[in-house]
Amino acid sequence: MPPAAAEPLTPERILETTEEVLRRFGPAKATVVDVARALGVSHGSVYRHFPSKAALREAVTERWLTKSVVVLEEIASAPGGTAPSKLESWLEALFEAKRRKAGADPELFATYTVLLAENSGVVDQHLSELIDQLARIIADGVAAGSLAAPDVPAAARAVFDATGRFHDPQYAADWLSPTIVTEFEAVTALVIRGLRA
Amino acid sequence: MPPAAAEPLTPERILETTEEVLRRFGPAKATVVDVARALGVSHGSVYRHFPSKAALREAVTERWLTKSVVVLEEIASAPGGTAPSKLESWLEALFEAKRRKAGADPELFATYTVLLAENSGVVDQHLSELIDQLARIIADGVAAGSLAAPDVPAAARAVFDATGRFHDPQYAADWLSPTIVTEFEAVTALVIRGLRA
DNA sequence: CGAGTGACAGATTTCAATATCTGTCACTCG
DNA sequence: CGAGTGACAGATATTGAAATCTGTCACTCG
Repeated sequence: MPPAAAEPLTPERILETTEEVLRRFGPAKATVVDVARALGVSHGSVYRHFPSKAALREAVTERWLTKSVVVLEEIASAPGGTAPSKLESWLEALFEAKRRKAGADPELFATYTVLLAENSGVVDQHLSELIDQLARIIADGVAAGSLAAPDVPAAARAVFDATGRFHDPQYAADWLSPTIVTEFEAVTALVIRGLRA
Repeated sequence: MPPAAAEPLTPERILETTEEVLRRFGPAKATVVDVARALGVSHGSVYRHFPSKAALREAVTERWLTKSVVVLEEIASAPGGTAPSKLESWLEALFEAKRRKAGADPELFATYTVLLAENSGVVDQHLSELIDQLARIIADGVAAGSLAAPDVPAAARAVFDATGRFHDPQYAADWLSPTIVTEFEAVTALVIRGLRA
């Protein structure tokens, strides 16, 4: 830890340090006292900004998920391209982002997997956003006549569910398999074919 | 335990008793000593028939999985019906069987979930069998002209992967949701539509 | 003989004591 | 005032000694 003394104690700074502590000690051993120590303050001060350890961990989780939505949002809202190819790009971007994170730093990924499991509320909201992006792509396709879906939100949900093996962190271990990309492509192709007009 | 004394000690009897002990004590507390006690023999005798505790638990797992394949096998091999409707029945039978088991006795289901996790080899073989049944249904459909699939085994695998949320025990908690059946139908419809000629 | 035994060594689990952590609050001090 | 403190009670986690379990094997006995 560099200086870190003169700065004012903001929620933002606490969140950054909490991430750092989680990264270093893992989800089981990271304590509020550790965070306070890393910040050079007493743990009572941390409780001025966050009502509980659970709330602090939830905020870290939310922050992390928010970052990961941005890239996908860009694909979903991009102007050109047909709906089927957009769908494919979006699903591939989701899969590749997860796979890269899981492969690059498995321990950190495991840490976040634990955080996700203990904050299902935040996760549910995040999943809604993702499914919403899918729904927008599908709705565009229906409007342009390239896709057919009697119930767009249900179709979006179905696409998301059907590709779960390639984005649900519970399957992270499978993402190391050499055949996983082939399997991803097969499922994606099947699903997109099922949506075509 | 009724008499249980005069009978000869067979692998079959050991497996039955192991199931019983697992049901009563759960996967964490069930010991080989417990099994031997329930059988009225010394634990050394159990080791005459199974080389290790792991092998014993694996055999129980295999036995359980074998039972669950039979029903589906019947659907897959039934003579009449079109491939798409057979596919739908098969997927529904798989889902409903799992859902019923998970709902009827959650603790026992959790016990088997633990056993499955520690015997991935046996599970992989079981999954291959299931995917094989799917492949046979799809191959029939392709032959009859009702389905289209350039690579039948890959398609079978894709169907299985896409419906994971409705058969993978990791999702058992979701099966209690009131919307799960609707979601299952949406994914099934999407997948079958994707396979239609 | 050969199915079954039970004592044994080393590995694993349990349990209770001890230490650490969470969350609160009356307090300090700029 | 009001951001930050640190001592405190109750909850949770850690630790190490004792108990139990796994797997082996020389032995018994029908």
